[in-house]
Order: sequence, then C-alpha cells, then structure tokens
Amino acid sequence: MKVTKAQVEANRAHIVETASTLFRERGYDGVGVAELMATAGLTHGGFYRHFGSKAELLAEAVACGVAKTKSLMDGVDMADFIRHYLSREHRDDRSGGCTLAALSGDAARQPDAIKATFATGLENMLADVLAAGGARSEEAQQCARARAIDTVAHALGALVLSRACPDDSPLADEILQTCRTAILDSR
Amino acid sequence: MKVTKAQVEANRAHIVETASTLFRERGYDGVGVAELMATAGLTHGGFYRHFGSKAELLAEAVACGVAKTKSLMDGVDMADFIRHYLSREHRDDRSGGCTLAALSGDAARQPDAIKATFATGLENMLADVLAAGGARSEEAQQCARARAIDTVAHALGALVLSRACPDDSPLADEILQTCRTAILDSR
DNA sequence: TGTACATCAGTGAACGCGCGTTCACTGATGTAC
DNA sequence: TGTACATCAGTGAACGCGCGTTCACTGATGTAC
Repeated sequence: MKVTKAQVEANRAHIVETASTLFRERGYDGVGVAELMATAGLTHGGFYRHFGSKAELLAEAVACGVAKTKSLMDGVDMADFIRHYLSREHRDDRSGGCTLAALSGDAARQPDAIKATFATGLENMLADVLAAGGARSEEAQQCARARAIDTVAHALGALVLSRACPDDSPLADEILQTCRTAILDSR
Repeated sequence: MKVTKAQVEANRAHIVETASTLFRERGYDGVGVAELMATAGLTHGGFYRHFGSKAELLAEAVACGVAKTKSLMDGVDMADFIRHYLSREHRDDRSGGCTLAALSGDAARQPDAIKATFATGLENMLADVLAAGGARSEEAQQCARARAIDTVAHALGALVLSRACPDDSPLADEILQTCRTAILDSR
C-alpha cells in the first residue's frame, strides 16, 4: 500500500531516530534490521526503499544523534552541562545519552565514511562552543578550541570508563565524581 | 589426538592471547569463534574443551589484555607513558594497544561479570601507580588516587575520540596533540 | 472536477550465509598393573 | 621397565538460528487527460 509523501518522510525520520536509540543502547552489531524496523512499527522488507544498506543507516543515525546532543548544549552554562554529562542519570541512559560516548568504540572500527560523520558532528559541537564564547582574536579562538577539545575528550573518557564498570559499583561512581570535580576545577 | 598437559596449557594461553588481539582490533561481535581458532592455529571444534562460551573467553581476553597494558607501565615515567599513550603509533595500533580503550565500548553492553574484569584490571593499574608514588598519609593517597583516575579517563577519552575520526584526518591528530599537552601541563 | 492508470512505500516469504554450539570420532598421552 | 587400557584435546561435519538482503506482490497515492 502506497503512502503519503509526508508519511514517507515521517517514517524515514522515525526509522533513523529508532536506530539512533537502539544503536546507542546495544551497538551497531547488537541490533538487526528486522528488530529495528519492528521497533519503528514497520516490517523489515521496506527498509531498502529508504536506505542502501544497514551501514548507510548507521551514518544517518550517528548524524541524527550527534545533532541532538549538540542541541542539548544550546544556551546551557558549560559547568551545568558537565554536571549533567557526568551524572549517574546520563551514565545509566545509554540509549538517550551522548552518541559520541555510546558509539565511538563502534565508529573506530567502521569505514572512514562513518568516521567522517562522527568528526563532522564533533566539529559542529566545537563551533557552537566557540561561537558562544564570542568573536575574539584568532589566538584566543585557537586557545578556546583547544580547551573545548580537551574538555570533550576528558568528559567522554570519564563517561565511557564509568560505563565499563559493573552497574552500581563504587568505582563507576568514583570515576564520575572524581572527573566531574577535576574538570570543573580546571575551568 | 590427545596432547601433552603442557601443550594444552600453551594452546589455551595462545587462544586467549589471540582473542585479546582480535577483539581489540574488531570488537567482540566482529570476530567469530571459528576465525579465532583458525588464527590460533586450531580448529573451532576444540574451543569448548577450554571455555564454556565465547563470552567466557572475552572475560579472560580482557583480563589478559589489561594485565599486559599494566606491565607496560612498570618502571616507566608517567609523562613518558602519556606521550606514548597519546602517540599516533598507539592510536593506529588498536590490536596491540590499550585494552581499556579498545573494548570499553563493548564492555559497557556486556553483563556485569565482564565489566567486573574490566574494573579489576583498572584497580590493579591504579594500585601500581599509587605504589610507585610511595607510602604516604591516607589523605595524600586519596589525592593521588583521584589524580590517577582522572588522568586515565582523560587520556582514554582522547584516544577513543581520536580513533573515531577518519584515519589521517587533521582532527584526529589535533585531539591527540591537544590532550597530550593539556594532560602533561596539568601534572 | 472526475476518471484511468502509473507509481512506489510497505508487506511478508524467501535467499544464502556465517554465527555459536554440539557431537561422534581419533589417537597420542598418561595411568594402572 | 613394559604392557593394556582409559582419558580427553583436538578434528571436522552438522545443528538450528538470526543475520542482511532480495523479490513478487499489494493497494493507496499522485498524475495525466
């Protein structure tokens, strides 16, 4: 049965969002096309009317997820964002949380096409942070960029490491608290 | 054909080491039992004489890999270790490099039994770093531990993020250099 | 505006394939006498 | 020390299963007249 143009677009977007959520939660290899489409309320056969392959969807899902994380930062104080980023709630919400943190491990093993999506998303985030800092000298911009990159890596490392520890273990919480304090103190 | 007790032990250790390398390179889901055993020079049928399941092997492979990374730190200056950890060589050598960085993303989605192996390996590393700092007051120990945890998370985040960027991309190198400088300056 | 027809998103069965795991079998090792 | 036999690591075929992908078909949508 054919479907409205608007419905087609809506379905496509819904598949991408569903994939973004499921991939973050269980990884690229941990979710099949059939399950993905069923979760989105469709059947798997129609998948290839929208995407050339599962890998192609991954690229879109990453872009979608990174854009969403970026929008979470808009207009929020950096210190507040760090506090949220390194909270237990964020750590325990892989499927709803930062895509960079959830999928960087998977991305490292993917072809450059998907890594590029990652890098672009990261660059967009950095651009946002820098724009928020106001237009200054090129030297100051460079310095602000370095600080932004460093903070992202630092916070992401803490989140990733904490998630690799057993749920509710003291070490998982200790990593979060220690790094939260360290990052906030260094800024 | 039966085999010497010593040979059995050697084969088992060789399987674990092969798995440690392959899992770091391609992830837990990216390597099959058959390919793994073939790489180790055996046939897949014998796998279950050594391990109860593929997941059980993962736990051993993680423990083996983390122990190896830990031994790399012994007697090495912390600044030198950071310089190596955040070098292009280490970034481009996933299969031979840090297990925590290569498999933390996979570990986050595994059951607590495997996460516990991760956490234990991390604790062992921290213990080493603290022992190298000498026996001091409990307060100083706590402070040193916090610094160690923070540095591990920071460096690991930089490595993981750099690996998620396209090979040989400027951003991948920039992340490495920026964080290397930042970490060394903050110590 | 109303009718006839082409389009194509969505369906669900089917494809080959590789996965983790099991199993009957082999034959050198290790043990009991 | 020498012989007979039980053990069990390793082999390779086979298991069911779920994977990504393909395909003939459906039927409402969108278009041409």
